Amino acid sequence: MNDIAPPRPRDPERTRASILNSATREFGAHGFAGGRIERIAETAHCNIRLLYHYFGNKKALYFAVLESAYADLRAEQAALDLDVADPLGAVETLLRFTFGYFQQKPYLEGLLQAENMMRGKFVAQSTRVPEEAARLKARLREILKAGEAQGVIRREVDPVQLYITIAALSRFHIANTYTLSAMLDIDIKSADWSAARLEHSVQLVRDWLVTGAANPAPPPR
Amino acid sequence: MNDIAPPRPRDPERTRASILNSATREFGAHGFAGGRIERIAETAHCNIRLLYHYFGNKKALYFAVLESAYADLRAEQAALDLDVADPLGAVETLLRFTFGYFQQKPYLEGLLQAENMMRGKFVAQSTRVPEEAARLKARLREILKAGEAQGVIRREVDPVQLYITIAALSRFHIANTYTLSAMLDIDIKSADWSAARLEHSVQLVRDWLVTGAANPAPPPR
Amino acid sequence: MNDIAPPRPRDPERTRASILNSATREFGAHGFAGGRIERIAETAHCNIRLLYHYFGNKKALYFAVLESAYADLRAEQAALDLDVADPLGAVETLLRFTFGYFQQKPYLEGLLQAENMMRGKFVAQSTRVPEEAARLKARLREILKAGEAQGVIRREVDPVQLYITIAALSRFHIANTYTLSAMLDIDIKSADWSAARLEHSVQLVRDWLVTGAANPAPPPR
Amino acid sequence: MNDIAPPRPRDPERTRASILNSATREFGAHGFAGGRIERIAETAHCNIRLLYHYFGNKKALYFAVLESAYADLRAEQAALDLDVADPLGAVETLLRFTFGYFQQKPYLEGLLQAENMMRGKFVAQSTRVPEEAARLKARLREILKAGEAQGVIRREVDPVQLYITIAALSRFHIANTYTLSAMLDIDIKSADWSAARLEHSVQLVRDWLVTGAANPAPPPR
DNA sequence: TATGAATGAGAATTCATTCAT
DNA sequence: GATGAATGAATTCTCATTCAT
Repeated sequence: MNDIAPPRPRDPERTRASILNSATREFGAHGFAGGRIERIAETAHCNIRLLYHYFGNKKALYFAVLESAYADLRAEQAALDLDVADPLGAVETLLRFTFGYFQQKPYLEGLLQAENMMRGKFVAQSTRVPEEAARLKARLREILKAGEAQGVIRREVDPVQLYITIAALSRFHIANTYTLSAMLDIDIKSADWSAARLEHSVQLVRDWLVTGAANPAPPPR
Repeated sequence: MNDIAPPRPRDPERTRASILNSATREFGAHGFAGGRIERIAETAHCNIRLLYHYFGNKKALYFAVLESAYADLRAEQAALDLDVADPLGAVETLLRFTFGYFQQKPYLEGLLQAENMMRGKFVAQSTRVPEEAARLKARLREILKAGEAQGVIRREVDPVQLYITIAALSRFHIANTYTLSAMLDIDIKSADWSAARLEHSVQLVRDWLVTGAANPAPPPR
Repeated sequence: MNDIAPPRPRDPERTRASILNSATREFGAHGFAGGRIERIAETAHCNIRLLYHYFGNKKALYFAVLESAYADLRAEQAALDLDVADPLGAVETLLRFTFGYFQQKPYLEGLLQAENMMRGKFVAQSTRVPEEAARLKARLREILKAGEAQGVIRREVDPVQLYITIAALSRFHIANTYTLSAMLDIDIKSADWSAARLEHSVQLVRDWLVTGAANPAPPPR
Repeated sequence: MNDIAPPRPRDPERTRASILNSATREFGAHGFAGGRIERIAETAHCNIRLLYHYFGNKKALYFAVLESAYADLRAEQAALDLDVADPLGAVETLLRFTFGYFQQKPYLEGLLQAENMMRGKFVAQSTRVPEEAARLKARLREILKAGEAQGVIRREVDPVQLYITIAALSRFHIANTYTLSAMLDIDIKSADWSAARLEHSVQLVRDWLVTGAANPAPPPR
């Protein structure tokens, strides 16, 4: 569903996009060191040489991939309606979105792992990434404050801890699909298991946020 | 703290252990594809050739590394005193242990990521890994049942979800040290931040377990 | 005489042929295990890497060499005029051709020895080689039958035995050039010796074929 | 039948013999370059180091192997009863012996091929090999002369050609077992095929020797 | 813009051999 | 005499990258 059609000759835009797409999957699946330029070119149905023509070299291509992945995440996140008026709902929305986003694009988790394995070389250079994160952090803070004021969320919740927890609950099982599946004899990739995991995560976060709140909402249903 | 002294000549046991130790760090830090045989030999203060003498080839060495890493984790986990009489305490013990274990051996997280990037080739072959996981799963189930019976833990908690959540809270920030640090402007490696993260995780899990319990214990302190 | 000129740059066909030619000689002279990739590249005046570019790896190159050697032999053999009307002459033609062919391309014998040392890994996979042999066997059978009918060739000659004998007489001294030369104090490589050996072989085969024939031709001369 | 039992510890003679035996088979099967020291030690049930202790290095071991192989052949050949009184019978005896000897020890053919692939390095150094060959050549000459005198063998037969032909008929199919078997769809290793080949060879040589003799013996049976 | 040919640097691996006991 | 540990020198092979058209 996410595929980009093989480029028609002499359509530079499409060629570029196709390479980027292939590279995203390749680096996501095998990391930077394990990623193969040749495989990327093949998957993108283009000549290796062309890849160099557009992106210069392997690392630059990798950077372009990360740039574009972050940009996409950023755009979709910005489009979320995180309503301060409904703080618990807003947090749940963010969790459901994050969970779904990484489920839809499993290579993305691999990409972020690759970036960490490279000790964050790319993020360290980026200015937009921390900017955008700061914006989200601020938004979360507002939401938590509003919840606290309404008495529906406990006091003194650290938005950073909340954010990391949301990410952890959304992404950890994707990063560890194979080891967890083998160890625990479950099928993490199945829709059923995913759905159950999501509900567990939502419940976990809500129960924690609500515990000790001044004026907790009645439990759903 | 975990270092093994450079092998004195003619001490095969120590040589072997030293190679394994170096390899663990190398693969943990750079993954399988990024791991360099030469670097491992250097760090282990031994000849590249010796490494082949003991382990045969790169993949076999990698397998030996995983085997030994799992064995170590298994051994320490088995030594835990998870007391059914204190269900909430037992869960907290497991969480604190897991959190601490991965914090102490940061290369371990890298190793597990590498294994997932290789689509679980090793775990898929192992019989001991799933066996040991099944044992822990069963233990968790007992604990949860006891907690339910005592009225201190909510009903129908899935031990698998609990286990994955514990792992996620213990490990996600380690896997994502660099990206999270850069994005959120925090120092994940610092002892302070770690301690705060651990307390957050403990609270999160406990609040969720307790919510809706028949006869909840009074909050601590 | 069989050399292929060093490839001009950017002439892939010639480059490929040059590599194949060098490899033929190298494997013929040193066998598979003793054959050196580096030497092949040198002789072919090209980069080692290029050799991998065209042929993939050492074994694949070796297979390509055998394939081409057999193809060449096959082509020349097929061009022979083995006339059923003159059965004794036809057999002699085949013998003279085989003898000459292996004399002209001494590396070929080495190649076949290498293949036998590898227990016929290549031939076992080929379909064309046995097909072509079957064709030649059938042709020989016709010739022998015709000779029998004309009364110039003895009865019940097995074409397979005849074929192996022809090969043995044509090739054995080439395979054993060095040991025989040293032992018997002769110069097998000299044109004179070769010529004498050929005449001996022709006589041997003819005398045997004729012995006991119904209506033997008068001896030559 | 030719195996030497694994050496009991501290029986140097047996150890040496066992190594030599293993080496003979190894070099016979894989050539010099393809022969593996490690495999030899394994097969001989001894330590690699020991092999060096006894033989010095790979090439020296190879030379020892050839020396011993030639010595054995020489000894058995010398024991033959080549009776001048029955020239045709003597030639047949030599042929049958040679054929049988190489059939019994198939690795021997491989050894001689290896020696030729090394351009006869060993034979070139040996004095005993050509001496012994000269003796056999002289004997053959006597036999042929006697046959000529009796009128049962044609005139002017070159003993060297005869000797090479005998060797070729005895050994060629062994050197080329795999290629011939695959090409011609026969089982060269089977006892039946071998027997047939031997009879063919005997007939071939006799018919040729007899052709044109002054006073040929009546054909057998 | 596009491409097949060519290459240098480096990585894994093999193999015979020596060291130390 | 016997042995396991250790090593240097190739050798095959991989991979990103540049050349020439």
